Amino acid sequence: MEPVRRRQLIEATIESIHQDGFRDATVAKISRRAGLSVGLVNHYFDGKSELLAATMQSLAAETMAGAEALLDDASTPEEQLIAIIDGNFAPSQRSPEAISAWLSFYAQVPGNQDFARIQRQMDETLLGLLRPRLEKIVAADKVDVRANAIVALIYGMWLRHTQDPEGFNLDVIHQIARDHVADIAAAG
Amino acid sequence: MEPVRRRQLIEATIESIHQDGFRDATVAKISRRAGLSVGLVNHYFDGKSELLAATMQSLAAETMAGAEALLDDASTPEEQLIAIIDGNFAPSQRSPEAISAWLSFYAQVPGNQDFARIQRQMDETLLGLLRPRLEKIVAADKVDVRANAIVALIYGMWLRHTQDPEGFNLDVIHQIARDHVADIAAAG
Amino acid sequence: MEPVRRRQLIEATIESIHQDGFRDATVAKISRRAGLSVGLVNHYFDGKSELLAATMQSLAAETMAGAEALLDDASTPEEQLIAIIDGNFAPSQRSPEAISAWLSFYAQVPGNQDFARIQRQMDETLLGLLRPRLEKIVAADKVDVRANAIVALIYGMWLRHTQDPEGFNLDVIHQIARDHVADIAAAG
Amino acid sequence: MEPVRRRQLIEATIESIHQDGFRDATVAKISRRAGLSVGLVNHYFDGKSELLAATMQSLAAETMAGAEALLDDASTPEEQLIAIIDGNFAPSQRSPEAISAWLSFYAQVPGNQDFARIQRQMDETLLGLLRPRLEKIVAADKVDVRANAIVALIYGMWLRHTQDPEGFNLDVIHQIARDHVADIAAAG
DNA sequence: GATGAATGAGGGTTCATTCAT
DNA sequence: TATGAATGAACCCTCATTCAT
Repeated sequence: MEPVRRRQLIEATIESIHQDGFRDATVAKISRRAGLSVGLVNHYFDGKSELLAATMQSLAAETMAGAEALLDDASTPEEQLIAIIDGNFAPSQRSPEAISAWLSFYAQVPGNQDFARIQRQMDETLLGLLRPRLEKIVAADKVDVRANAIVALIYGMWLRHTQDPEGFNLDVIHQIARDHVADIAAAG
Repeated sequence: MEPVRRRQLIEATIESIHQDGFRDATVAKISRRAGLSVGLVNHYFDGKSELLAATMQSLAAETMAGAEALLDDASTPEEQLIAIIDGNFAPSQRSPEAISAWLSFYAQVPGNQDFARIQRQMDETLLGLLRPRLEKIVAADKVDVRANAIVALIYGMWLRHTQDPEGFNLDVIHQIARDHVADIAAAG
Repeated sequence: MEPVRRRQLIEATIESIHQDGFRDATVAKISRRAGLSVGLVNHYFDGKSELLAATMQSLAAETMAGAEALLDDASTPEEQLIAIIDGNFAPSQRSPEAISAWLSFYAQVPGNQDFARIQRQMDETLLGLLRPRLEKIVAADKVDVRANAIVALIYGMWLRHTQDPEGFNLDVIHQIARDHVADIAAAG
Repeated sequence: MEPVRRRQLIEATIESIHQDGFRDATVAKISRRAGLSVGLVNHYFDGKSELLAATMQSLAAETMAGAEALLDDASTPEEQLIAIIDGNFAPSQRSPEAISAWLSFYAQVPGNQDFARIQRQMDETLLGLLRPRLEKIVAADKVDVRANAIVALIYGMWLRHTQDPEGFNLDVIHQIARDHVADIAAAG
């Protein structure tokens, strides 16, 4: 029962944060949305804090899954880099709700050790995916700064996509990704 | 008296958000930090919400001032673009507190009309600064997507800079900005 | 099965009150300590209140057993009175846990009819043990007040013993008991 | 304003504990009884725990005041000892509510450092009042045990008085006190 | 203009109790 | 007989807001 309930509550948390904002995502709203009672939250998650941390962890895992999912179809380093970027926005893996919730967590990072740790993990995982591909198309001493730039670009596109999902849509994102990778490859 | 008090409270709000986080920036803490009584907040700002909106507005204005400030010393379009990016992180205009606070506001955007409006204004202003310079170095049909990419890159670097001010410092930011602009110019 | 389960739960309740205090002796903790499920508490004891009442009743019975246990070895009225007092603290009958738990119940007496009734029973039983022996060594019109004084002394020593088991130990208690009985006998 | 409010809330706490018991003396009930809002409790007392500690402290101070109050009219050591005992029950100083509340605190002592400290203070103060008088009427090596016995007797009479204010009334208490002191003096 | 004492709705959390299994 | 997942009322506490001074 436990895995099911935990998943239910995490899903409800993501939706609630997207809908009401981080501040107004109360335990009562989350549990009601999950169709469960408030008591269950503390039964399965040792408090709201742990539920939030578990939710962020889950989002991180999903993001990484999304980033890796498109790698199989890509053969050249350039295509792989584009796939990693696109994967961060793949609808199958990353719903707009998820991205929106993620940003809320990001804003709490400075004052929350748990969130900061999870975020660092995700940064590292993403950098770890990017570096091997960059090594094949840019100079060795450029790999790090290029990787960091791509991570920043991804995060920035999350922000823009969250705020304006229509205007800053997946097409725009894909085009920016393609251009950016092409530029990098050209510069070497 | 009014402009002075409003400024005092806005400054205190920025510091408080940076120090305690958005959630824990209470009216009591903010007014104490400003050296004023809690009653004053509601006297000069129709409630906490308006104080927060005014604070975000102020941050937006400062950011734009920072982005424009370095333009004077730059002559070529490339240098101007780099200056605009760097300006978003210029310590004289954008304190770490300000960037940190800004992010907190950004996280509230999806569920807050006031914040969303201010954010859109800032996006437009930033795009308005970038487009004229891009028109001189890239193809006409590429201007928009390039501008949007730069905005995303700036926001993403805010995120990274907030989370890791030491590792992702102003030097890294400047290098990424230079590389990115050089790439764009080369691609045309 | 019933008597076994009830005894298990009563023992666990006493230990839990001693360990965690009356307030924090929750049904969950008690049942876990007893190695049983929470549902059993309500199965065998119509709710927590009844479990507590049964526990207090059990403590009262044990105390009386302790007070009587030492009577066999005592021959003179004085020795018997001392034995009754000592019996209230005899480790074999009255564990420190039991005394500690008893006090917690006593504190609830003013607002709890069930507890008050059990307490009155114990007072009467104790007085009933003391009076026959006092009749042999003090004037008839003094028996009652002397008996009440001894009961008060016993209860007071419980308090002191609970708070400071090291300093106010069984030796001190025995000495006070001996002196007190000797005084009474001397006064006549 | 602060001293007034604190006193109001302490009085209401004593009444509430007497009326509803320690467990059911909620912040809501206490503040309602005091004619104040719940927020005020946390404004003036940094939480319920501190309110309870302050209440116990207040009760301790009153008890000591009561014990000393009757000393002025007593001249001989015997009379002074009786006055000290009686003072613990003087209606002007120690209401039945106060004694009842005190017992509730006593029951919490084993699991509460703050309460334990206050209780130890009171024990010491009481012993400090008793010893000088006992030194004049009993052998030097008997002073300590006699003092401890009287303290236990007082506490025990509190218990009995709380449970049965009618039967175990001030007259009975006074008679027990007189007898006990007379016995001690006679034994020397 | 300025204060801060006072309010009370709403937050997270605990826990006795129920009930389907 | 026995379980423990599930419930929700009630707890303590926080904090934006009001208002008499």
